[in-house]
Amino acid sequence: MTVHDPLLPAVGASAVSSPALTEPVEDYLKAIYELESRFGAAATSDVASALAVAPASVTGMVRRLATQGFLDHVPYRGVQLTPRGRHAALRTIRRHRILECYLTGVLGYSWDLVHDEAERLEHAASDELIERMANALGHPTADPHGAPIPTVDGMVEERPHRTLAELPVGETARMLRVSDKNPSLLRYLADIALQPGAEVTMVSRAPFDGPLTLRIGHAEFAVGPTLAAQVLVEAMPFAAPAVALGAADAVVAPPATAPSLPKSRKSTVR
Amino acid sequence: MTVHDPLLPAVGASAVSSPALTEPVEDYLKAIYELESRFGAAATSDVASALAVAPASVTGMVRRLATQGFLDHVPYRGVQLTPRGRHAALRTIRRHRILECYLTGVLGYSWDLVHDEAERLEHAASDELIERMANALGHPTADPHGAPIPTVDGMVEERPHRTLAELPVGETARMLRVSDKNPSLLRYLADIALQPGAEVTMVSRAPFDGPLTLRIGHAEFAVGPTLAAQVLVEAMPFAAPAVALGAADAVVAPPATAPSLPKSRKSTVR
DNA sequence: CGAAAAAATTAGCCAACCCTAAATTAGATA
DNA sequence: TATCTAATTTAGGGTTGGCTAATTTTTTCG
Repeated sequence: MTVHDPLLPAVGASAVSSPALTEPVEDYLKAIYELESRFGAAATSDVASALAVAPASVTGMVRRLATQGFLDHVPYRGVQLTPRGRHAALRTIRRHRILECYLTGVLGYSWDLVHDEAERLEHAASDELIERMANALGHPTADPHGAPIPTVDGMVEERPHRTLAELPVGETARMLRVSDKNPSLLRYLADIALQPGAEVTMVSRAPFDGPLTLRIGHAEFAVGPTLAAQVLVEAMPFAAPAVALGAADAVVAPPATAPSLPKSRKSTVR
Repeated sequence: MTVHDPLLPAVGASAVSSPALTEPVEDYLKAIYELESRFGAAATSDVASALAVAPASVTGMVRRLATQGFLDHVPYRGVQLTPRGRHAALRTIRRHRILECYLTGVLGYSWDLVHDEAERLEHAASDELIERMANALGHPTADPHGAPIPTVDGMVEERPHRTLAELPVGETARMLRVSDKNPSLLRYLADIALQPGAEVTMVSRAPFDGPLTLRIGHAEFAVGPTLAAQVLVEAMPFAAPAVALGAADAVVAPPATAPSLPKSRKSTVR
Protein backbone atom coordinates (compact mmCIF):
# COMPACT_ATOMS: atom_id res chain seq x y z
CA MET A 1 0.00 0.00 0.00
CA THR A 2 1.48 3.31 -1.07
CA VAL A 3 -1.57 5.50 -0.88
CA HIS A 4 -1.91 7.59 2.25
CA ASP A 5 -5.48 8.30 3.13
CA PRO A 6 -5.28 11.15 5.61
CA LEU A 7 -7.99 12.25 7.90
CA LEU A 8 -11.18 11.85 5.96
CA PRO A 9 -14.42 12.55 7.84
CA ALA A 10 -12.83 10.97 10.93
CA VAL A 11 -14.84 8.15 12.44
CA GLY A 12 -15.86 9.75 15.73
CA ALA A 13 -17.68 12.93 14.73
CA SER A 14 -21.39 12.82 14.13
CA ALA A 15 -22.13 13.10 10.44
CA VAL A 16 -24.22 16.25 10.22
CA SER A 17 -23.67 18.24 13.40
CA SER A 18 -20.50 19.75 14.82
CA PRO A 19 -17.02 19.15 13.43
CA ALA A 20 -15.62 19.36 16.98
CA LEU A 21 -14.39 22.66 18.30
CA THR A 22 -10.78 23.38 18.96
CA GLU A 23 -9.58 24.09 22.46
CA PRO A 24 -9.05 27.81 21.88
CA VAL A 25 -12.51 28.10 20.35
CA GLU A 26 -14.10 26.45 23.37
CA ASP A 27 -12.18 28.79 25.62
CA TYR A 28 -13.30 31.87 23.73
CA LEU A 29 -16.93 30.81 23.74
CA LYS A 30 -16.84 30.04 27.43
CA ALA A 31 -15.21 33.35 28.30
CA ILE A 32 -17.61 35.28 26.13
CA TYR A 33 -20.56 33.46 27.67
CA GLU A 34 -19.41 34.44 31.13
CA LEU A 35 -18.75 38.07 30.26
CA GLU A 36 -22.01 38.29 28.41
CA SER A 37 -24.01 36.99 31.32
CA ARG A 38 -22.36 39.53 33.59
CA PHE A 39 -22.43 42.58 31.33
CA GLY A 40 -24.86 41.84 28.54
CA ALA A 41 -22.12 41.74 25.95
CA ALA A 42 -18.42 40.94 25.86
CA ALA A 43 -15.86 43.62 25.11
CA THR A 44 -12.77 42.72 23.14
CA SER A 45 -10.41 43.78 25.88
CA ASP A 46 -12.32 41.84 28.54
CA VAL A 47 -12.15 38.70 26.49
CA ALA A 48 -8.47 39.38 25.94
CA SER A 49 -7.71 39.67 29.60
CA ALA A 50 -9.89 36.70 30.51
CA LEU A 51 -7.90 34.53 28.13
CA ALA A 52 -4.53 36.23 28.60
CA VAL A 53 -4.13 37.02 24.93
CA ALA A 54 -3.64 40.32 23.13
CA PRO A 55 -6.74 42.27 22.11
CA ALA A 56 -5.75 42.00 18.47
CA SER A 57 -5.87 38.24 18.76
CA VAL A 58 -9.40 38.47 20.05
CA THR A 59 -10.46 40.60 17.12
CA GLY A 60 -9.11 37.97 14.78
CA MET A 61 -10.73 35.03 16.51
CA VAL A 62 -13.99 36.88 16.89
CA ARG A 63 -14.13 37.45 13.16
CA ARG A 64 -13.67 33.76 12.55
CA LEU A 65 -16.27 32.75 15.12
CA ALA A 66 -18.72 35.24 13.69
CA THR A 67 -18.40 33.84 10.17
CA GLN A 68 -18.96 30.40 11.63
CA GLY A 69 -22.17 31.53 13.25
CA PHE A 70 -21.13 31.29 16.88
CA LEU A 71 -21.54 34.95 17.63
CA ASP A 72 -22.52 38.36 16.37
CA HIS A 73 -19.90 41.01 16.24
CA VAL A 74 -20.58 44.69 15.84
CA PRO A 75 -17.15 46.25 15.30
CA TYR A 76 -16.09 48.52 18.15
CA ARG A 77 -19.19 47.49 20.07
CA GLY A 78 -18.60 44.00 21.35
CA VAL A 79 -19.87 40.50 20.74
CA GLN A 80 -22.81 38.35 21.74
CA LEU A 81 -23.25 34.64 21.32
CA THR A 82 -25.79 33.24 18.93
CA PRO A 83 -27.94 30.39 20.22
CA ARG A 84 -25.44 28.06 18.61
CA GLY A 85 -22.52 29.74 20.34
CA ARG A 86 -24.33 29.75 23.64
CA HIS A 87 -25.08 26.07 23.35
CA ALA A 88 -21.45 25.27 22.68
CA ALA A 89 -20.38 27.41 25.62
CA LEU A 90 -22.80 25.73 27.97
CA ARG A 91 -21.64 22.33 26.90
CA THR A 92 -18.09 23.24 27.88
CA ILE A 93 -19.26 24.78 31.13
CA ARG A 94 -21.21 21.65 31.99
CA ARG A 95 -18.13 19.55 31.43
CA HIS A 96 -16.01 21.84 33.50
CA ARG A 97 -18.37 21.80 36.44
CA ILE A 98 -19.01 18.10 36.42
CA LEU A 99 -15.29 17.53 36.29
CA GLU A 100 -14.86 19.78 39.29
CA CYS A 101 -17.46 17.81 41.18
CA TYR A 102 -15.84 14.54 40.28
CA LEU A 103 -12.33 15.63 41.15
CA THR A 104 -13.34 16.91 44.56
CA GLY A 105 -16.01 14.33 45.30
CA VAL A 106 -14.25 11.19 44.14
CA LEU A 107 -10.57 11.89 43.76
CA GLY A 108 -10.05 14.02 46.82
CA TYR A 109 -9.02 17.29 45.21
CA SER A 110 -9.47 20.35 47.37
CA TRP A 111 -11.77 23.01 45.97
CA ASP A 112 -9.00 25.50 45.36
CA LEU A 113 -7.14 23.22 42.98
CA VAL A 114 -9.82 21.75 40.76
CA HIS A 115 -10.20 24.68 38.43
CA ASP A 116 -6.96 24.25 36.50
CA GLU A 117 -7.35 20.53 36.14
CA ALA A 118 -10.94 20.81 34.94
CA GLU A 119 -9.90 23.57 32.58
CA ARG A 120 -7.69 21.17 30.68
CA LEU A 121 -9.83 18.06 30.92
CA GLU A 122 -12.98 19.77 29.71
CA HIS A 123 -11.58 19.83 26.20
CA ALA A 124 -10.51 16.21 26.14
CA ALA A 125 -13.26 14.31 27.91
CA SER A 126 -15.95 12.67 25.77
CA ASP A 127 -19.64 13.15 26.46
CA GLU A 128 -19.65 9.53 27.48
CA LEU A 129 -17.09 10.16 30.19
CA ILE A 130 -18.79 13.27 31.47
CA GLU A 131 -22.13 11.51 31.76
CA ARG A 132 -20.54 8.56 33.51
CA MET A 133 -19.05 10.93 36.02
CA ALA A 134 -22.32 12.75 36.49
CA ASN A 135 -23.94 9.42 37.03
CA ALA A 136 -21.39 8.29 39.58
CA LEU A 137 -22.06 11.52 41.45
CA GLY A 138 -25.84 11.24 41.34
CA HIS A 139 -26.25 14.10 38.88
CA PRO A 140 -25.18 17.09 40.94
CA THR A 141 -26.80 20.43 40.18
CA ALA A 142 -23.96 22.66 41.33
CA ASP A 143 -20.18 22.44 41.34
CA PRO A 144 -18.09 22.66 44.53
CA HIS A 145 -18.06 26.44 44.31
CA GLY A 146 -21.80 26.65 43.99
CA ALA A 147 -21.96 27.30 40.26
CA PRO A 148 -25.01 25.68 38.67
CA ILE A 149 -24.38 22.86 36.23
CA PRO A 150 -26.09 23.32 32.87
CA THR A 151 -28.17 20.38 31.74
CA VAL A 152 -27.24 18.36 28.70
CA ASP A 153 -29.64 20.42 26.63
CA GLY A 154 -28.27 23.76 27.73
CA MET A 155 -30.48 24.94 30.57
CA VAL A 156 -29.01 26.64 33.63
CA GLU A 157 -30.52 27.32 36.98
CA GLU A 158 -29.99 31.00 37.67
CA ARG A 159 -30.82 31.84 41.26
CA PRO A 160 -31.52 35.28 42.58
CA HIS A 161 -28.62 36.42 44.69
CA ARG A 162 -26.67 39.37 45.97
CA THR A 163 -23.08 39.66 47.09
CA LEU A 164 -22.12 39.20 50.69
CA ALA A 165 -20.96 42.83 50.67
CA GLU A 166 -24.56 43.89 50.17
CA LEU A 167 -25.97 41.94 53.08
CA PRO A 168 -27.47 44.36 55.62
CA VAL A 169 -26.24 44.29 59.20
CA GLY A 170 -28.20 41.85 61.29
CA GLU A 171 -29.31 39.71 58.37
CA THR A 172 -28.44 36.10 57.78
CA ALA A 173 -28.05 34.56 54.35
CA ARG A 174 -26.90 31.33 52.86
CA MET A 175 -23.69 31.29 50.91
CA LEU A 176 -24.48 30.44 47.32
CA ARG A 177 -21.40 30.68 45.22
CA VAL A 178 -17.90 32.00 44.63
CA SER A 179 -15.62 32.06 41.61
CA ASP A 180 -13.43 28.99 41.22
CA LYS A 181 -10.53 30.93 39.79
CA ASN A 182 -8.72 32.22 42.85
CA PRO A 183 -7.08 29.42 44.84
CA SER A 184 -5.86 31.54 47.73
CA LEU A 185 -9.25 33.14 48.19
CA LEU A 186 -10.79 29.69 48.19
CA ARG A 187 -8.33 28.42 50.76
CA TYR A 188 -9.16 31.35 53.00
CA LEU A 189 -12.88 30.78 52.63
CA ALA A 190 -12.44 27.14 53.52
CA ASP A 191 -10.49 28.24 56.60
CA ILE A 192 -13.39 30.27 57.88
CA ALA A 193 -15.91 27.61 56.81
CA LEU A 194 -17.56 29.87 54.27
CA GLN A 195 -18.65 27.37 51.67
CA PRO A 196 -21.78 26.94 49.58
CA GLY A 197 -24.69 26.16 51.86
CA ALA A 198 -23.11 27.79 54.91
CA GLU A 199 -25.11 30.36 56.87
CA VAL A 200 -23.52 33.77 57.31
CA THR A 201 -24.72 36.63 59.43
CA MET A 202 -23.59 40.20 58.89
CA VAL A 203 -22.66 41.31 62.36
CA SER A 204 -21.30 44.74 61.65
CA ARG A 205 -19.90 46.92 58.98
CA ALA A 206 -17.13 49.46 59.50
CA PRO A 207 -17.55 52.72 57.60
CA PHE A 208 -15.39 53.94 54.71
CA ASP A 209 -14.98 50.57 53.07
CA GLY A 210 -13.80 49.12 56.33
CA PRO A 211 -13.94 45.46 57.32
CA LEU A 212 -17.17 43.56 57.65
CA THR A 213 -17.70 41.31 60.62
CA LEU A 214 -19.37 38.03 59.84
CA ARG A 215 -20.69 35.26 62.01
CA ILE A 216 -20.28 31.80 60.54
CA GLY A 217 -21.33 29.02 62.85
CA HIS A 218 -20.21 30.10 66.28
CA ALA A 219 -17.20 32.11 65.18
CA GLU A 220 -16.84 35.67 63.97
CA PHE A 221 -14.48 36.91 61.29
CA ALA A 222 -13.61 40.30 59.90
CA VAL A 223 -13.21 40.36 56.15
CA GLY A 224 -12.48 43.09 53.65
CA PRO A 225 -15.13 44.44 51.30
CA THR A 226 -13.25 43.15 48.27
CA LEU A 227 -13.56 39.61 49.49
CA ALA A 228 -17.19 40.09 50.47
CA ALA A 229 -18.01 41.35 47.00
CA GLN A 230 -16.85 38.10 45.51
CA VAL A 231 -19.07 35.89 47.59
CA LEU A 232 -22.64 35.45 46.42
CA VAL A 233 -25.36 34.75 48.93
CA GLU A 234 -29.06 34.06 48.74
CA ALA A 235 -31.91 34.79 51.06
CA MET A 236 -32.63 32.03 53.57
CA PRO A 237 -35.98 30.34 53.48
CA PHE A 238 -37.32 31.09 56.96
CA ALA A 239 -36.30 28.60 59.62
CA ALA A 240 -35.19 26.06 57.08
CA PRO A 241 -32.32 23.89 58.34
CA ALA A 242 -29.13 23.93 56.36
CA VAL A 243 -29.29 21.62 53.37
CA ALA A 244 -27.24 20.90 50.33
CA LEU A 245 -27.83 23.00 47.24
CA GLY A 246 -30.71 21.51 45.35
CA ALA A 247 -34.05 22.34 43.81
CA ALA A 248 -35.78 24.97 45.98
CA ASP A 249 -37.17 28.01 44.22
CA ALA A 250 -34.72 27.95 41.36
CA VAL A 251 -35.63 29.54 38.08
CA VAL A 252 -34.82 27.21 35.23
CA ALA A 253 -34.37 29.01 31.97
CA PRO A 254 -31.97 29.58 29.17
CA PRO A 255 -29.98 32.70 29.98
CA ALA A 256 -32.08 35.75 29.28
CA THR A 257 -31.62 37.44 25.94
CA ALA A 258 -29.08 40.13 26.58
CA PRO A 259 -29.84 43.80 26.04
CA SER A 260 -28.63 44.22 22.48
CA LEU A 261 -25.07 45.51 22.53
CA PRO A 262 -25.29 48.55 24.79
CA LYS A 263 -23.51 51.64 23.60
CA SER A 264 -21.26 51.97 26.61
CA ARG A 265 -20.37 49.95 29.62
CA LYS A 266 -17.80 49.89 32.35
CA SER A 267 -16.67 46.37 32.96
CA THR A 268 -14.38 46.68 35.95
CA VAL A 269 -12.13 49.21 37.53
CA ARG A 270 -9.61 49.62 34.82
CA MET B 1 -3.16 49.59 32.54
CA THR B 2 -2.57 49.26 28.82
CA VAL B 3 0.23 46.75 28.82
CA HIS B 4 -0.83 43.20 28.11
CA ASP B 5 1.45 40.71 29.71
CA PRO B 6 0.76 37.53 27.82
CA LEU B 7 1.82 34.10 28.88
CA LEU B 8 5.04 34.63 30.72
CA PRO B 9 6.65 31.57 32.36
CA ALA B 10 3.13 30.34 33.22
CA VAL B 11 2.72 29.49 36.87
CA GLY B 12 2.30 25.73 36.57
CA ALA B 13 5.42 24.61 34.69
CA SER B 14 8.54 23.77 36.62
CA ALA B 15 11.11 26.51 36.23
CA VAL B 16 14.03 24.71 34.62
CA SER B 17 12.73 21.47 33.13
CA SER B 18 10.18 20.90 30.40
CA PRO B 19 8.11 23.63 28.76
CA ALA B 20 5.25 21.15 28.30
CA LEU B 21 4.99 19.16 25.12
CA THR B 22 2.26 19.70 22.60
CA GLU B 23 -0.21 16.97 21.87
CA PRO B 24 1.23 16.12 18.45
CA VAL B 25 4.72 15.95 19.95
CA GLU B 26 3.58 13.52 22.63
CA ASP B 27 1.89 11.43 19.98
CA TYR B 28 5.00 11.28 17.82
CA LEU B 29 7.23 10.32 20.72
CA LYS B 30 4.85 7.62 21.84
CA ALA B 31 4.52 6.16 18.35
CA ILE B 32 8.27 6.24 17.82
CA TYR B 33 8.84 4.58 21.17
CA GLU B 34 6.53 1.76 20.25
CA LEU B 35 8.01 1.24 16.80
CA GLU B 36 11.50 1.43 18.18
CA SER B 37 10.86 -1.22 20.78
CA ARG B 38 9.44 -3.52 18.12
CA PHE B 39 11.96 -2.92 15.36
CA GLY B 40 14.97 -1.22 16.91
CA ALA B 41 14.31 2.01 15.07
CA ALA B 42 11.32 3.81 13.64
CA ALA B 43 10.95 4.32 9.90
CA THR B 44 9.38 7.51 8.60
CA SER B 45 6.61 5.67 6.82
CA ASP B 46 5.78 3.56 9.85
CA VAL B 47 5.46 6.61 12.02
CA ALA B 48 3.33 8.19 9.33
CA SER B 49 0.91 5.33 9.19
CA ALA B 50 0.79 4.97 12.97
CA LEU B 51 -0.26 8.59 13.25
CA ALA B 52 -2.29 8.78 10.05
CA VAL B 53 -0.26 11.65 8.64
CA ALA B 54 1.70 11.97 5.41
CA PRO B 55 5.34 10.83 5.43
CA ALA B 56 6.46 14.33 4.55
CA SER B 57 4.85 15.59 7.73
CA VAL B 58 6.84 13.09 9.72
CA THR B 59 10.08 14.25 8.16
CA GLY B 60 9.24 17.78 9.21
CA MET B 61 8.31 16.93 12.76
CA VAL B 62 11.26 14.63 13.14
CA ARG B 63 13.62 17.41 12.19
CA ARG B 64 12.09 19.63 14.87
CA LEU B 65 12.21 16.91 17.52
CA ALA B 66 15.82 16.15 16.65
CA THR B 67 16.88 19.77 17.09
CA GLN B 68 15.11 19.75 20.43
CA GLY B 69 17.06 16.72 21.53
CA PHE B 70 14.23 14.20 21.69
CA LEU B 71 15.62 11.91 19.05
CA ASP B 72 18.42 11.19 16.65
CA HIS B 73 17.65 11.22 13.00
CA VAL B 74 19.88 9.78 10.32
CA PRO B 75 18.29 10.92 7.06
CA TYR B 76 16.89 8.04 5.05
CA ARG B 77 17.77 5.69 7.88
CA GLY B 78 15.18 6.24 10.59
CA VAL B 79 14.99 7.68 14.06
CA GLN B 80 15.73 6.63 17.60
CA LEU B 81 14.75 8.33 20.80
CA THR B 82 17.35 9.93 23.01
CA PRO B 83 17.06 9.22 26.73
CA ARG B 84 15.14 12.45 26.98
CA GLY B 85 12.74 11.44 24.24
CA ARG B 86 12.30 8.01 25.73
CA HIS B 87 11.52 9.48 29.10
CA ALA B 88 8.88 11.75 27.62
CA ALA B 89 7.36 8.84 25.68
CA LEU B 90 7.18 6.66 28.77
CA ARG B 91 5.53 9.41 30.73
CA THR B 92 2.76 9.60 28.14
CA ILE B 93 2.47 5.83 28.02
CA ARG B 94 2.18 5.66 31.81
CA ARG B 95 -0.63 8.18 31.72
CA HIS B 96 -2.41 6.35 28.99
CA ARG B 97 -2.30 3.03 30.77
CA ILE B 98 -3.28 4.35 34.16
CA LEU B 99 -6.19 6.13 32.53
CA GLU B 100 -7.26 2.89 30.92
CA CYS B 101 -7.16 1.16 34.27
CA TYR B 102 -9.15 3.89 35.90
CA LEU B 103 -11.77 4.09 33.20
CA THR B 104 -12.41 0.36 33.24
CA GLY B 105 -11.87 -0.20 36.93
CA VAL B 106 -13.77 2.74 38.35
CA LEU B 107 -16.00 4.20 35.69
CA GLY B 108 -17.21 1.01 34.12
CA TYR B 109 -15.78 1.35 30.63
CA SER B 110 -15.41 -1.88 28.71
CA TRP B 111 -11.91 -2.74 27.60
CA ASP B 112 -12.62 -2.22 23.94
CA LEU B 113 -13.59 1.42 24.39
CA VAL B 114 -10.98 2.82 26.73
CA HIS B 115 -8.27 3.37 24.20
CA ASP B 116 -9.76 6.39 22.46
CA GLU B 117 -10.75 8.09 25.67
CA ALA B 118 -7.33 7.56 27.22
CA GLU B 119 -5.71 8.74 24.03
CA ARG B 120 -7.26 12.17 24.49
CA LEU B 121 -7.04 12.44 28.25
CA GLU B 122 -3.38 11.47 28.40
CA HIS B 123 -2.46 14.90 27.05
CA ALA B 124 -4.64 16.87 29.41
CA ALA B 125 -4.32 15.13 32.76
CA SER B 126 -1.81 16.51 35.26
CA ASP B 127 0.71 14.32 37.01
CA GLU B 128 -1.27 14.99 40.15
CA LEU B 129 -4.40 13.49 38.64
CA ILE B 130 -2.63 10.48 37.22
CA GLU B 131 -1.04 9.69 40.56
CA ARG B 132 -4.34 10.10 42.36
CA MET B 133 -5.88 7.63 39.97
CA ALA B 134 -2.99 5.22 40.36
CA ASN B 135 -3.43 5.52 44.08
CA ALA B 136 -7.15 4.90 43.97
CA LEU B 137 -6.41 1.76 41.98
CA GLY B 138 -3.68 0.49 44.30
CA HIS B 139 -0.88 1.16 41.81
CA PRO B 140 -1.61 -1.35 39.10
CA THR B 141 1.32 -2.75 37.15
CA ALA B 142 -0.51 -3.50 33.93
CA ASP B 143 -3.40 -1.96 32.01
CA PRO B 144 -6.59 -3.86 31.18
CA HIS B 145 -5.00 -5.25 28.02
CA GLY B 146 -1.99 -6.52 29.90
CA ALA B 147 0.44 -3.79 28.86
CA PRO B 148 2.92 -2.98 31.63
CA ILE B 149 2.67 0.44 33.22
CA PRO B 150 5.96 2.34 33.29
CA THR B 151 6.93 3.67 36.69
CA VAL B 152 7.12 7.39 37.36
CA ASP B 153 10.83 7.31 36.70
CA GLY B 154 10.56 5.54 33.39
CA MET B 155 11.07 1.87 34.08
CA VAL B 156 9.00 -0.79 32.32
CA GLU B 157 8.52 -4.42 33.11
CA GLU B 158 9.23 -6.33 29.93
CA ARG B 159 8.18 -9.96 30.27
CA PRO B 160 9.35 -12.75 28.07
CA HIS B 161 6.52 -13.85 25.84
CA ARG B 162 5.55 -15.40 22.55
CA THR B 163 2.41 -15.05 20.49
CA LEU B 164 -0.45 -17.44 20.91
CA ALA B 165 0.15 -18.49 17.31
CA GLU B 166 3.49 -19.91 18.37
CA LEU B 167 2.16 -22.03 21.22
CA PRO B 168 2.84 -25.71 20.49
CA VAL B 169 -0.06 -28.13 20.41
CA GLY B 170 -0.73 -29.56 23.82
CA GLU B 171 0.83 -26.73 25.73
CA THR B 172 -0.92 -24.38 28.08
CA ALA B 173 0.06 -20.75 28.58
CA ARG B 174 -1.24 -17.73 30.35
CA MET B 175 -2.56 -14.90 28.26
CA LEU B 176 -0.34 -11.87 28.82
CA ARG B 177 -1.34 -9.07 26.58
CA VAL B 178 -3.08 -7.79 23.45
CA SER B 179 -3.09 -4.46 21.67
CA ASP B 180 -5.70 -2.00 22.89
CA LYS B 181 -6.27 -0.52 19.46
CA ASN B 182 -8.77 -2.87 17.90
CA PRO B 183 -12.19 -2.71 19.57
CA SER B 184 -13.84 -5.49 17.62
CA LEU B 185 -10.94 -7.86 18.28
CA LEU B 186 -11.19 -7.00 21.95
CA ARG B 187 -14.91 -7.64 22.00
CA TYR B 188 -14.36 -11.02 20.44
CA LEU B 189 -11.65 -11.93 22.93
CA ALA B 190 -13.92 -10.95 25.79
CA ASP B 191 -16.60 -13.19 24.28
CA ILE B 192 -14.34 -16.21 24.43
CA ALA B 193 -12.98 -15.19 27.85
CA LEU B 194 -9.47 -14.70 26.53
CA GLN B 195 -8.23 -11.92 28.76
CA PRO B 196 -4.95 -11.23 30.53
CA GLY B 197 -4.37 -13.88 33.13
CA ALA B 198 -6.56 -16.47 31.41
CA GLU B 199 -5.15 -19.93 30.74
CA VAL B 200 -5.20 -21.12 27.16
CA THR B 201 -4.35 -24.51 25.83
CA MET B 202 -3.48 -25.14 22.21
CA VAL B 203 -5.62 -28.11 21.34
CA SER B 204 -4.87 -28.46 17.69
CA ARG B 205 -3.56 -26.63 14.72
CA ALA B 206 -4.87 -27.10 11.19
CA PRO B 207 -2.22 -27.07 8.46
CA PHE B 208 -1.73 -24.42 5.80
CA ASP B 209 -2.47 -21.48 8.05
CA GLY B 210 -5.70 -23.07 9.09
CA PRO B 211 -7.61 -22.39 12.28
CA LEU B 212 -6.18 -23.09 15.70
CA THR B 213 -8.32 -24.78 18.29
CA LEU B 214 -7.97 -23.40 21.77
CA ARG B 215 -9.28 -24.51 25.09
CA ILE B 216 -10.15 -21.68 27.46
CA GLY B 217 -11.74 -22.80 30.68
CA HIS B 218 -14.03 -25.66 29.70
CA ALA B 219 -14.83 -24.44 26.23
CA GLU B 220 -13.03 -24.80 22.94
CA PHE B 221 -12.81 -22.24 20.19
CA ALA B 222 -11.33 -22.19 16.73
CA VAL B 223 -9.53 -18.98 15.85
CA GLY B 224 -7.61 -17.80 12.82
CA PRO B 225 -3.85 -17.47 12.83
CA THR B 226 -4.07 -13.71 12.37
CA LEU B 227 -5.91 -13.32 15.62
CA ALA B 228 -3.61 -15.73 17.41
CA ALA B 229 -0.60 -13.74 16.27
CA GLN B 230 -1.92 -10.68 18.05
CA VAL B 231 -2.31 -12.32 21.41
CA LEU B 232 0.79 -12.53 23.57
CA VAL B 233 1.13 -15.36 26.05
CA GLU B 234 3.67 -16.36 28.65
CA ALA B 235 4.80 -19.66 30.04
CA MET B 236 2.85 -20.83 33.06
CA PRO B 237 4.67 -21.37 36.29
CA PHE B 238 4.03 -25.06 37.01
CA ALA B 239 0.89 -25.76 38.96
CA ALA B 240 0.49 -22.15 40.00
CA PRO B 241 -3.14 -21.17 40.45
CA ALA B 242 -4.40 -18.33 38.29
CA VAL B 243 -3.57 -14.92 39.76
CA ALA B 244 -3.80 -11.34 38.72
CA LEU B 245 -0.92 -9.87 36.79
CA GLY B 246 1.65 -8.68 39.24
CA ALA B 247 5.23 -9.14 40.30
CA ALA B 248 6.33 -12.72 39.56
CA ASP B 249 9.50 -13.18 37.57
CA ALA B 250 9.29 -9.88 35.77
CA VAL B 251 12.39 -8.24 34.45
CA VAL B 252 12.51 -4.62 35.45
CA ALA B 253 14.75 -2.53 33.28
CA PRO B 254 14.80 0.54 31.13
CA PRO B 255 14.12 -0.50 27.54
CA ALA B 256 17.25 -2.05 26.10
CA THR B 257 19.43 0.17 23.98
CA ALA B 258 18.33 -0.50 20.45
CA PRO B 259 20.72 -1.88 17.83
CA SER B 260 22.00 1.34 16.28
CA LEU B 261 19.94 2.16 13.23
CA PRO B 262 20.10 -1.06 11.23
CA LYS B 263 20.81 -0.67 7.57
CA SER B 264 17.66 -2.38 6.38
CA ARG B 265 14.54 -3.71 7.89
CA LYS B 266 11.14 -4.92 6.84
CA SER B 267 8.56 -3.63 9.25
CA THR B 268 5.39 -5.39 8.20
CA VAL B 269 3.89 -6.93 5.12
CA ARG B 270 3.59 -3.87 2.98
C1' DC C 1 -16.61 71.48 21.16
C1' DG C 2 -12.18 69.62 20.45
C1' DA C 3 -8.37 67.14 22.05
C1' DA C 4 -6.52 63.42 24.68
C1' DA C 5 -7.19 58.79 26.21
C1' DA C 6 -8.94 54.35 25.76
C1' DA C 7 -10.59 50.62 23.05
C1' DA C 8 -10.67 48.15 18.89
C1' DT C 9 -9.12 47.03 14.42
C1' DT C 10 -5.86 46.47 10.57
C1' DA C 11 -1.41 45.25 8.71
C1' DG C 12 2.31 42.44 8.64
C1' DC C 13 4.67 38.50 10.90
C1' DC C 14 5.72 34.12 13.17
C1' DA C 15 5.50 29.15 14.69
C1' DA C 16 3.35 24.68 14.75
C1' DC C 17 1.49 21.12 11.89
C1' DC C 18 -0.30 19.16 8.01
C1' DC C 19 -0.67 18.44 2.70
C1' DT C 20 0.61 17.51 -2.32
C1' DA C 21 3.95 17.17 -5.88
C1' DA C 22 8.53 16.85 -7.27
C1' DA C 23 13.11 15.57 -6.33
C1' DT C 24 16.50 12.39 -4.11
C1' DT C 25 18.57 8.25 -2.08
C1' DA C 26 18.92 3.50 -0.81
C1' DG C 27 18.12 -1.12 -1.66
C1' DA C 28 16.90 -4.86 -4.52
C1' DT C 29 17.57 -7.19 -8.69
C1' DA C 30 18.41 -8.46 -13.33
C1' DT D 1 27.00 -2.81 -12.37
C1' DA D 2 22.91 -0.55 -14.14
C1' DT D 3 18.26 0.09 -13.30
C1' DC D 4 13.97 0.15 -11.18
C1' DT D 5 11.30 0.78 -7.11
C1' DA D 6 10.18 2.00 -2.62
C1' DA D 7 11.22 5.14 0.96
C1' DT D 8 12.40 9.74 2.13
C1' DT D 9 13.13 14.30 1.81
C1' DT D 10 12.57 18.97 -0.24
C1' DA D 11 9.71 22.62 -2.15
C1' DG D 12 5.88 25.23 -1.90
C1' DG D 13 1.33 25.88 0.31
C1' DG D 14 -2.56 26.23 3.70
C1' DT D 15 -4.87 26.96 8.33
C1' DT D 16 -5.03 28.20 13.18
C1' DG D 17 -3.86 31.22 16.66
C1' DG D 18 -0.96 34.50 18.62
C1' DC D 19 2.06 38.96 18.60
C1' DT D 20 3.59 43.84 17.81
C1' DA D 21 3.03 48.18 15.76
C1' DA D 22 0.32 51.19 13.50
C1' DT D 23 -4.24 53.19 12.59
C1' DT D 24 -9.02 54.01 13.36
C1' DT D 25 -13.18 54.83 16.42
C1' DT D 26 -15.27 55.92 20.59
C1' DT D 27 -15.50 58.00 24.74
C1' DT D 28 -14.24 61.16 28.09
C1' DC D 29 -13.10 65.65 29.78
C1' DG D 30 -11.13 70.19 30.05
